[in-house]
Amino acid sequence: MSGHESAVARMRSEGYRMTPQRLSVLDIVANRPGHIGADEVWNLAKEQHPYVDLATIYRTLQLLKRLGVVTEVVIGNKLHFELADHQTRHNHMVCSDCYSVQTLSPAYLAEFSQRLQQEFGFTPDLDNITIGGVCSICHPPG
Amino acid sequence: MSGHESAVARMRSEGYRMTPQRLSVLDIVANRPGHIGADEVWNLAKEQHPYVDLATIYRTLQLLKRLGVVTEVVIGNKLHFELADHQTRHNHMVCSDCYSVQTLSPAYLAEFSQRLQQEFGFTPDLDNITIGGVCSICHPPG
DNA sequence: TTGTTTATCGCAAATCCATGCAACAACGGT
DNA sequence: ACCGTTGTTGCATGGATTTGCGATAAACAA
Repeated sequence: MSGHESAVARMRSEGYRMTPQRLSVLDIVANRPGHIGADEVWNLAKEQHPYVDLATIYRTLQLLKRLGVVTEVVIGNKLHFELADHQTRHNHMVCSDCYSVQTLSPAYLAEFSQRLQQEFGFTPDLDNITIGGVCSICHPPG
Repeated sequence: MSGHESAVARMRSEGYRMTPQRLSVLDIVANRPGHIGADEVWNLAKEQHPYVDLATIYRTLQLLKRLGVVTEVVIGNKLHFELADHQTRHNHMVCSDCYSVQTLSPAYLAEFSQRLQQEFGFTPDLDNITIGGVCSICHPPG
């Protein structure tokens, strides 16, 4: 239902142990429409497992990121995460003034990514790239 | 000599006070061939001004970054800085496995940047973008 | 079900960076 | 050279994230 059963199966088959803490974090991120901060994940996780530690939340989120299950969005000085759904894959543009977030089709980065791969053998981590800058409201053309 | 006199003059004319601490940080970054970490800047700055605080180093580096005098490079979980020389402007590709750093001509990002500006009115901070990913050695094509 | 292995957890401490505030000092005016 | 304004600093503290380590509990075989 939540669309992350395959991720669980894959993790299990790769030798990772599916602990209640990990399942909880995955559920929380998967059921959140947009992105969610680590602290917020922690607060929600504690409702199910009162003793989970913040370090576990961070470690789990980093693991899920490495596995491509979630993507990371850098907002100000904090990290947010969201389910990496191939159907709705997108990047983020974050304004350094007002911290507003706009989504961006990965098509905009596709060619760039291919050139790095072909010319340098460098495989950029497209999914987790956050584009910083100034939005149109904070930086009018005038 | 060090190629940053114009930055000092500009900062002064914009109302910023050129304190010995700021001049020291600027000198250190300007005289370092590559990029340098904040802690390393601190150690070198203390040789000239034993009482400088790390917070001052961080604040100064952020100021210089905002002014476009230095650019930021994200290496692992640490920030590095280098003089923003228009002649040798470049971006960085950092391997998340071995933390090696390759430089990249900004030409690779120019078109991408223009599209974000034109289609979304979003002005990306090109200069300070670090491209994360896996280098050719850590991720062979085979 | 029980035991064994070892990945993972909780806890504490550490790291890196940011921020609030009173004392201080750079810079322009006199 | 002195003064006053106000941007900056040092210090202490706080926030976000990471890491070391002994205890715990998934996973799997018997």
